[in-house]
Amino acid sequence: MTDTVPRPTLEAVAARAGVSRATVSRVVNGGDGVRKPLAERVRRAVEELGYVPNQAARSLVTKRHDAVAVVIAEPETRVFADPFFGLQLRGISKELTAHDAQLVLLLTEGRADHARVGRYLAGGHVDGALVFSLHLEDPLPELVQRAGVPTVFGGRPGWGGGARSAVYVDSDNRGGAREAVRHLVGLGRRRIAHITGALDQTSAVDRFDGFRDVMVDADPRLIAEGDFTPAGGERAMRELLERCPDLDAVFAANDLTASGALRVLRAQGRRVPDDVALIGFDDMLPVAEQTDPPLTTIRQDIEEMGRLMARLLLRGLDRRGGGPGGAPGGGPGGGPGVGGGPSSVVLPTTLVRRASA
Amino acid sequence: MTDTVPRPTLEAVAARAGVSRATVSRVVNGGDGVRKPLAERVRRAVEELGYVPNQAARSLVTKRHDAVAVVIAEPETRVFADPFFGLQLRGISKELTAHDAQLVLLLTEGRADHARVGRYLAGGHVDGALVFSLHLEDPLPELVQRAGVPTVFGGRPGWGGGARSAVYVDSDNRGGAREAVRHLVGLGRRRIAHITGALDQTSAVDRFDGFRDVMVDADPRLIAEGDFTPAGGERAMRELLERCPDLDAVFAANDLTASGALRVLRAQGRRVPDDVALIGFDDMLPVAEQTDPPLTTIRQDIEEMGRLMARLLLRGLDRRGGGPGGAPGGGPGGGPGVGGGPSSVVLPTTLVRRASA
DNA sequence: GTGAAAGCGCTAACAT
DNA sequence: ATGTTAGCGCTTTCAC
Repeated sequence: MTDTVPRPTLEAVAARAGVSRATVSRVVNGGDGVRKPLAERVRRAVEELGYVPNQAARSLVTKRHDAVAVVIAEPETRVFADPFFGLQLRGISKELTAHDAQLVLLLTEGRADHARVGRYLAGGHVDGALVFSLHLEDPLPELVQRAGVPTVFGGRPGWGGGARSAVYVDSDNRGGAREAVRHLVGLGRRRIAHITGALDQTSAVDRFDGFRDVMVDADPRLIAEGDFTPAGGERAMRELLERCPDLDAVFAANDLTASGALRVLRAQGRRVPDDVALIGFDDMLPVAEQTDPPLTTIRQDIEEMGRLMARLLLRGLDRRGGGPGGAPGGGPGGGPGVGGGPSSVVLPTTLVRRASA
Repeated sequence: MTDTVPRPTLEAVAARAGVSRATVSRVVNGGDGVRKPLAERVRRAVEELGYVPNQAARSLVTKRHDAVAVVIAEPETRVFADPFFGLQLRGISKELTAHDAQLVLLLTEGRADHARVGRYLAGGHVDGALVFSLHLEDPLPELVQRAGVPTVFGGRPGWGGGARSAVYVDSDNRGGAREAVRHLVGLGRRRIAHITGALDQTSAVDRFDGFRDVMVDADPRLIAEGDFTPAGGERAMRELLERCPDLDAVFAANDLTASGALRVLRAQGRRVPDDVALIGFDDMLPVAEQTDPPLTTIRQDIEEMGRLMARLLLRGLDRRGGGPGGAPGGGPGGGPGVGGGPSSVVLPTTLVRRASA
């Protein structure tokens, strides 16, 4: 792991331009307070030498890194089974790029990696962190807060840690679920079932809550627990059909679940949407568009979520300016929310009508 | 973007342990050449102070960064429409983590970002790069080689740049395609069609080649150009059916394409696999398992590809030891292959039989 | 407006 | 085996 070739230093550029290192530094960093012609000469020297600042040296003195960690904690294989994180990453990347910040990706496989992540974050390698921790009992939020790194969460974190005051960006899972169920109601359905997601994740809980908001006293037998997978959807659908053969609609916690449910419905001879209307969540294209019939579902703008997370974090970092901020003890935040900074954002969802409901 | 809290330095640890900075440094970096009791005292001090080495300071002198860039170049939205990159990232991440290296993710959206990536890589921020550049005319490979950064490519790069000698990891697209087609032949099919992928990508070309290896003088009307998307698959399938109503099998360049083709086949009343056998490529689970019938397809071990890419790169980095390596001019490599280092690897594929063929 | 000089925190010779 | 010392390349007072 070595550098390949001695690259030109500030010194070299200075020599070539016939100025001091300080002047070159000024030009390179915005160029204010340097007279036009001089600045021009410096810029030319930079160009000719192919000079690129050494970030390590710079960080050493500025204590900034222009880097943000993205922590994706998901022991399950599910993580990359869907395009979710990819889109999110893309949104994040776009925003960070626009601010000249690098994206350091930290993937964790179970608790074993938590210590490593904690050490890294506490090690001051990055200016902030974007953390995806979707499980209720995840120790990560607390760990991150202890590390004293400004953080924005992706998805409402569970309350396991000191996360109560955490800044997060989430889709309006509850509102979206309400819209889904209302849509079914509007279709004239009355025996509306719900297949939940994995209930140790806030998104599943929130969608379930949304369902109950509309179906205030739903028959408890119309609720079956799923796990966000097609297999879970199948299992739950079979249960439901057995318990309540008269059901006429299903709200599945996500599209994958819906696809599993759909298979069972068809296998049991129920026509969709004629006999049973089916609605999913996520608008995960490769699934929602490919099923037969295509899924009516609730769309969330994943990429925008990512972009927003990054924007929130960067804004928070900016406003803490030069002073030592942070809340190493996990005080009232540690997040960029400290001192009237940005607070959480919940993005709207939209109903996408296809053929299944 | 500031550090949050003044963290303890080597100096502080040294003071607390009553030794010199050098000794602490030795202990922190492996601890050889330090007597047990002393080392123990140092370790305790480190522990008590919660000391974490400042990577910037360390990089400044060692010129190592323990960081690897992962460049994903894909203007198309397709990138994250499938789990491909996610799995790859995961494999990479595991391997890098095992070597205490960080993963810096660089996503590019079209040519505009190329300059940025080139600057970053040339800037010596990372020890090496893993680059996904799947398009034939992509300028990225050449750019990377010019940057003089040791690089391993994901997927056989096009020959547009100085990439001819590049080290890469790829699936055996050609061999897999042969296996797919042979499977169809083994089923007794004779009028076997092929829907290609986007032919500006090496994977599509290689799969097409594999098809031709088996169907040596295939009726050219049995070939239709697709683009790796379901829509492309639909279009191509309609073409094929029109040109050759007698076809009895289709090898689609990937599962997404196959899913599109499948829809058209069903819409036109062809039973799968009875009338037309259909085989895909990738074994992209959310698609291959959800179609009706589920897709027979060719599986590639994506995660392993990622892991291998990282391993190859790290091995190459190790062997170049302390000396200035690299090939800034794009000499015989610039990749870790320099000097008898690792060379490219092509991973085997396997046939996964489901119901469609 | 520009230059000189002092470090940032660390490692790696070199002494001892 | 341990300590001393000289920078790594940069930013940033502080003089001029």
